[in-house]
Amino acid sequence: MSSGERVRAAAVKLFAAKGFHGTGIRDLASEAELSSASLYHYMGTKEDLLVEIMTTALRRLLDAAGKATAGAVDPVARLRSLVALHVLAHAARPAETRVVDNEVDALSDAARTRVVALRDEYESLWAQAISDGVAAGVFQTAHPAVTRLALLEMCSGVARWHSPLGPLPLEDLATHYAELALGALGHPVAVAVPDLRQCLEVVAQVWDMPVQPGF
Amino acid sequence: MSSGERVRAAAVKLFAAKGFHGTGIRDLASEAELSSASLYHYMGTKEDLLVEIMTTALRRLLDAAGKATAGAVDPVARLRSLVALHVLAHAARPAETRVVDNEVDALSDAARTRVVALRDEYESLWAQAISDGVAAGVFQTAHPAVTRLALLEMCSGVARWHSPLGPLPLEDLATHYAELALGALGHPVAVAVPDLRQCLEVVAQVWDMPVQPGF
Amino acid sequence: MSSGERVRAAAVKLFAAKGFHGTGIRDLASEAELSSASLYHYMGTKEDLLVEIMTTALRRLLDAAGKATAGAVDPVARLRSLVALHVLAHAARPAETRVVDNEVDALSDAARTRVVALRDEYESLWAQAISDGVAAGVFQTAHPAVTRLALLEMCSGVARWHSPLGPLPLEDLATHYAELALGALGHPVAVAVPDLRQCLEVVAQVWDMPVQPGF
Amino acid sequence: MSSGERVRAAAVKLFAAKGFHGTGIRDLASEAELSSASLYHYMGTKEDLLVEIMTTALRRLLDAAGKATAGAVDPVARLRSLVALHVLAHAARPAETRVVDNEVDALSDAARTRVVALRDEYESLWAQAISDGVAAGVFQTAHPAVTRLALLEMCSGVARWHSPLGPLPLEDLATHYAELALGALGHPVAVAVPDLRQCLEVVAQVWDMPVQPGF
DNA sequence: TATGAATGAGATTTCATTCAT
DNA sequence: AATGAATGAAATCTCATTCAT
Repeated sequence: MSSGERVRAAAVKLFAAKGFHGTGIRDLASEAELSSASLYHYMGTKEDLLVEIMTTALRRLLDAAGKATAGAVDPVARLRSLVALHVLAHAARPAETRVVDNEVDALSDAARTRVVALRDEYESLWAQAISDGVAAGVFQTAHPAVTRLALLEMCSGVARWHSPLGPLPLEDLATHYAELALGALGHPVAVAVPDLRQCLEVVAQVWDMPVQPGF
Repeated sequence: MSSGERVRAAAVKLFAAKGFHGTGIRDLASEAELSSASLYHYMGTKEDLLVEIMTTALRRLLDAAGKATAGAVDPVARLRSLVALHVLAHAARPAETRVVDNEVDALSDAARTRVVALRDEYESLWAQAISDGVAAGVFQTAHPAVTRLALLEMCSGVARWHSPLGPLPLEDLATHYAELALGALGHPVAVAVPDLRQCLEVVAQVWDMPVQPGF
Repeated sequence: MSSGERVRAAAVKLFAAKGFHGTGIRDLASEAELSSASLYHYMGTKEDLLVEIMTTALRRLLDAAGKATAGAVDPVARLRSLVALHVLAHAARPAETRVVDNEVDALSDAARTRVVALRDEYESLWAQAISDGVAAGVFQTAHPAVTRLALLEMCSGVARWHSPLGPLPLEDLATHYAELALGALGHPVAVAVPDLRQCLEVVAQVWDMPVQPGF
Repeated sequence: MSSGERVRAAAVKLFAAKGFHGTGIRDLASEAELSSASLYHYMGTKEDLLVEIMTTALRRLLDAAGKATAGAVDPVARLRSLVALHVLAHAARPAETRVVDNEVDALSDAARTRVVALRDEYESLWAQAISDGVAAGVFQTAHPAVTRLALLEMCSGVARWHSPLGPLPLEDLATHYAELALGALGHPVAVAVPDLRQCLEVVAQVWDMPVQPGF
């Protein structure tokens, strides 16, 4: 791993573990095994580093969601894919996703505007799937916008507690969350999740991870 | 509001908005309209303030949950109460609850141990309600522990997005979340939520808030 | 001398001796006999300190020039007063005036605009005296604007080399410069400088200095 | 222009514009369109660069003054040449001359000693011309040393305000300053400045500039 | 000739905290 | 109860410089 990569990896790890404001430049330097002056060969300001991490993660999420739902007409299938993707991403990349979810307040106004725009673009895919399902009569929910936020928070929460050492394989985790979400939407439990394999592949591809049994 | 109360209120507000590490002692002082030296008449260290806020909020949550579920045998009713209570608390007191949910990492080891113990005690009430419901055959879930975490994250998320200015009255919000949770647990939608009034009263009492129409 | 005054005095001394960029915050602190953190009780940023020093000095110069020339009709008398005042100020307060003359480039754009406006206001008094003298036929100069700049630079230069330990009393210095200036303007040497005493008093008053024999 | 020349030119420009301490090695590098490491192929330390610039400029001034006054007996002619030369050099090479005039304080003790010695040698030519003129009765001045410093500051000031875009041709500027100086020295205005052409040529030769109409 | 990588020292400024009044 | 004064430690970031390539 090059020095530049080590800097970025250190930032992802530490911002996730201790927060942006809780992570000092010296923490980053020692984690990256560099002097603090040397960090600045590979980054702009500390905030630039944060912005880069957040926008990259959000773009990947968007990219993955686009790939997984492209061409799908069935709202149930789309929502199931979105949930599975989101859960897989948060379980497989908890650090990046925690940074995205927790550090928006640490951004300057200008950067926050850009990041929130990306996040809104991503969430609109969820909103569309839900409203399509409601329109098609396959989802029952009195307050679709509230439900969307509730499901997103539920799925994002995975990054806060999931451990790769836990007993549950990622496939089962994703399947379980898809069932929880469909249950919350008043939809009879899906008997099959035929697109889960595809979701795994999309996540692996977008995040540069090897596709391995059990991930 | 006394100076001491202003200090505490400032801390709750700013820790929620900018995080513990993102909030300086001078920020607290100006928000409390006091000099930074004067703060120290009303607090110990900055961390003491955080610990006090977190333990108070968790004790209130525990207290409320105890009151609302005391004597209830039906696991469905208990879970519904827990969800309603949790959502009401997070919607009505977003600042305190965000601090509890976000700032655990900022605690020293000793303090974190105590706070996490409280949180675990609270979560065990959820675990018990779910496992009782599964045992009683009224809940269907393949992974009760995962489901518990998923529902908790879903409900806690309310504090991250809910605005008191939004169109949805708190009663409806709580009801909606109870339905989402029961749906996720595979339970037919409850036709009545007869204990919601009680939940509102418990929350209002525990958090010293007036019970008013629409809260 | 209070701490705040010591900070300002340290800045004047060091900015004059080593330049703004050549003076570190630690230099200021040790000169003011304070820790570098304590400096910040008495100042904003280092640049704020510079701006305050420059604007104060320029306002005093303007104030003094206004007082010394108020009501004077004769352009020769006015110019003589301006020269004497300028020279006295630069000889008696070399540090402040050197900062004004040398550190304009160190200012940010916003601050420079304000400072230059003050300087221009001051210089316009010189321009007026010269053009009035030319119009009245008592001054001969082919390029009044160039002459003004030449005389100003000549007089400001005093702060760069004059030592209070030198043999020449300030009165004589001022008189000599007035003669140089009038000579350069093609005016027969003035036999009397009846307003010099007044100039001394104005300078002493505006700069809070005791009026003493030989200054 | 070779890289080495670009480095030197960058230093002259930036030291003049922002001061030695206000100019960073990175500023030099980007102005010279080189990496900061590459600078060190063409220079020693940053201070070496400053010393080289200052001594070169002073030697050129000395050289030019020597050439222009060599063999001249008339003190009036000598002083007129010195003034013209000085003004021409400061107007035509404002950057180099500003560095010489402003950055003496930035030098280390050893280097300052050498530079000041050169400056003193140069100024002694002025001192000699003035004292010769006083002895010959063609100059009237009560304090020759003060007058010398006053005239030098007046003439050096040109580099601080003169713009090549201004309306006044360099010849006229130099002539005007010569008249100012002679006026200040109590000498009747010279009707002719027959050596101005020679001064221009000397300056052009010493500073490697094309002699062009209007310079 | 040219530079990317690297750094110890130092820049300015803020940190949480104490204490005499 | 309240604060101005004060500070050691630490914050983020830049400095001039070196060196292997």
